[in-house]
Amino acid sequence: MKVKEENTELGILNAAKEVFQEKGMAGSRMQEIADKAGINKSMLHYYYRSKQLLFEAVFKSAFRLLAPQLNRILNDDSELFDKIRNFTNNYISFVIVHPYLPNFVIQELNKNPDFIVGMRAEKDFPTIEKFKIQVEDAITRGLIKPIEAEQLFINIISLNIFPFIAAPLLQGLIQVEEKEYFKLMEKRKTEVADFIINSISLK
Amino acid sequence: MKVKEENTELGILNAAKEVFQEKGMAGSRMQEIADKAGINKSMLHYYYRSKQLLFEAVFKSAFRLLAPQLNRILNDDSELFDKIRNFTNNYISFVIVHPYLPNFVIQELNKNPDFIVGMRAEKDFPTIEKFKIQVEDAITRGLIKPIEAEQLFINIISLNIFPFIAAPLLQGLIQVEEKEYFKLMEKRKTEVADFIINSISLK
DNA sequence: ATTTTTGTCAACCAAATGGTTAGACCATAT
DNA sequence: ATATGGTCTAACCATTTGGTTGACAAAAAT
Repeated sequence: MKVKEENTELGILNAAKEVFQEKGMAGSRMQEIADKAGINKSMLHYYYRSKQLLFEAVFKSAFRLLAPQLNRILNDDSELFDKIRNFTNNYISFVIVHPYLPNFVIQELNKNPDFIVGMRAEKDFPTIEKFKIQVEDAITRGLIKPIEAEQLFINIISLNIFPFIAAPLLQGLIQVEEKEYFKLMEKRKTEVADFIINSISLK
Repeated sequence: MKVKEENTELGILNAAKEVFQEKGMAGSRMQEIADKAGINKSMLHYYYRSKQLLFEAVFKSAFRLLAPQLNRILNDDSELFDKIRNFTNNYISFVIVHPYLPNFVIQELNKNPDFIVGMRAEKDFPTIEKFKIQVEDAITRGLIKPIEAEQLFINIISLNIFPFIAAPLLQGLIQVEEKEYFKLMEKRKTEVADFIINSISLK
């Protein structure tokens, strides 16, 4: 249970974010969201009609937060290597502030793949075109080895996002405590970029 | 709804696997599992007492299937580069047979990190020790650049597992249909290994 | 042959859950 | 003052859901 915010509608959305992102659509209870927002359960329906609509509001809001992160690689103007270093270095800060967000988006997209169709209409929806040109250009200029932009993108994203999504599994396998694992993640800020650049660099 | 198997207990477990792995603990219904197993709902409780216990049986069974995959990198005797190529090449076949399994294990471990403690007791639980020695040895022998075994392991796992877990998101971002995405995954069978080896190889 | 055990089901139950309703409160406009 | 419209709550409702019970038949044990 939390304190009521002055703006009820926003208070509900924030409470719903917390609950939905941590427990997913199926695992979340309207009552818990109401408690966390410090209001009566009826208010949820008053402002958002149904659990489904409240959930969609949270999902969209989450995706709008994640999209700029993806655009750092896909649509930033900086040079390829800088971009990789920059993204890798900054993504961890983002995850610390929103620990459940990337996983939330991925999970709910798995349970409802059509959501992405609705998202495509949004402005600033990340697309790969610009990145593709940049990669092809870097190959032509003899900067990097030939590689499909799609594969490079998947690699960058995988190396950055997965260690946070699978943290409990990886902690178990590597046999380190949370604190120690966090140190590994800190090191990755630079190591992952080096790993990628080492792999594709031609020099 | 499905046909009843001759062994009821196993039939229930198989039905439960399908439902739990696709919808998670919170999203699954006992009735749906019973229907899929072609039996009365009471049978679920007769054989497994409660939803929680049935779920744990499914989880353990899933983990026991995933563990040998992880041991392919961590505890196989082959040479490092072969091992990376081999794992990367074979993991996709595993995912095709068990599409929901890796994500299921990771998700439920996120919701209940203590599960991994219970798993550690199992024999053949994958640990990193042997792999660590192998990596350190390869570094000493001047085969690969210095890298922490933990980081290399995380990288290998990330590059292989994440593209399947985040398939709907990545399909949306890359703007390809399922079929085309599957082709990308096919190519990764060799490309990911090359990507990794390129990065760490000293020659 | 008869008792006991095991497997199975239809019917049932209590709690949880998403959603609704009727009315109270309160500020602002008339 | 009084009406109006937005905000909010307590109580309620119907359905879903995990779990239980009692009867009953097939199979094993005696």
